[in-house]
Amino acid sequence: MAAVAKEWGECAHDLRTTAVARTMFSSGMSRMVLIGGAYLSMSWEERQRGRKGPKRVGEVPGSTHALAGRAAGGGGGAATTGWLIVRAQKSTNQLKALLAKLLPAGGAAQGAAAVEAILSDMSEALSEALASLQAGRTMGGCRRRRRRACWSMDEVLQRSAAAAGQCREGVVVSGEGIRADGSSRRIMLQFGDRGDSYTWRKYGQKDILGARFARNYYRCACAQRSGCSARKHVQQSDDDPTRLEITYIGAHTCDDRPSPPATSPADDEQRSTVVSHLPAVAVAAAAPSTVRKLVERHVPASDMMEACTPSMEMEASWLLIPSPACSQSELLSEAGEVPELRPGASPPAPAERGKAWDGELLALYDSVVPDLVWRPSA
DNA sequence: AATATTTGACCGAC
DNA sequence: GTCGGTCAAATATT
Repeated sequence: MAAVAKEWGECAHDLRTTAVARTMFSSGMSRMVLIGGAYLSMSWEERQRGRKGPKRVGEVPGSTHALAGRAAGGGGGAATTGWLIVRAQKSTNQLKALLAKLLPAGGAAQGAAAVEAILSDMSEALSEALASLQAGRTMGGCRRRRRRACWSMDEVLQRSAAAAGQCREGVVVSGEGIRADGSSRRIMLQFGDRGDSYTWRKYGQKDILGARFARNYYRCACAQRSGCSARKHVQQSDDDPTRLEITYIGAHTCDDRPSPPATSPADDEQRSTVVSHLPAVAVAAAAPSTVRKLVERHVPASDMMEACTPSMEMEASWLLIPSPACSQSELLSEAGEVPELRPGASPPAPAERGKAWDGELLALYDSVVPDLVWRPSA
């Protein structure tokens, strides 16, 4: 641990270095460490250019160690994939260094060269995989200066969920709506559609007992004007912060969007809960403006302004927006508004919904949404 | 200045 | 008394 700080020399610059120094991210050219409760990031390139200390890109709020948890194997989706790639890169480099020491310099030169070639290939492939993954996350950077210097990982995650409440561009969200009489209905929104074009306004936030993240409360923006009673609750999943649970309550009675038409008052108080988990690359394609706004809002722009190299830009996006799950969906109450996944097919039995439903989606949207889970409302 | 968000207070259900 | 949901004043953002 201390070696990490030592290796980086100036990493302790301007910070109270403690025994707690943990490598959070390392990709050859750049590295992130956790020292004294602060997430520090710096690239070799920057160091070459004479930068003295690392950039402080986040901090640990109180006892929260969100990223540490993720690094230890928690989390899921694209963020975890990225971390696993980084880990594999690191292991490859370590193996490389180890073999360089173990293999005799002269005698087995040919074998050493072969091993070296294989390892280099592995390393290169991992770098490309990571770059490809990160490219989908690079949605902003180099933006104007922000007022706040640091955001904790939990804050970023929480605000991602909050921002999702306002996300308008469509993504694939699917599930089954639950009617007041207990019957259910399958709903689906297409990736690339505009989803619901309603505008939502946040009216509250509440810490929920036993939940790591607060629940955000939204109502239709035209509620005051038209009396529309539609609401939705957005909450990040404890198990996977990149996953959002969105509960829709009531139906729109406003005509703020052209279609589908407003539902009947009898549909009020319907509830449906969908759980979405979207890879950053899909979200980037689906909601570039929203995500960019999110990045602008949360990435410490003082850092972004002074470190605009591609590597740092990607790293900042990667580190601060682990997977900006951003989704929008609604319970559509009119039959025929959306196509059935399989016309005529009956919905899976409750016990089978989890597996069967996922399978269906994966079959249809494998290249777009790798993970989508339905969960009935409480 | 207008609009949106935040957050402590309040309320009803349990 | 506790908890989730909502209100509304304060604050932040555009």
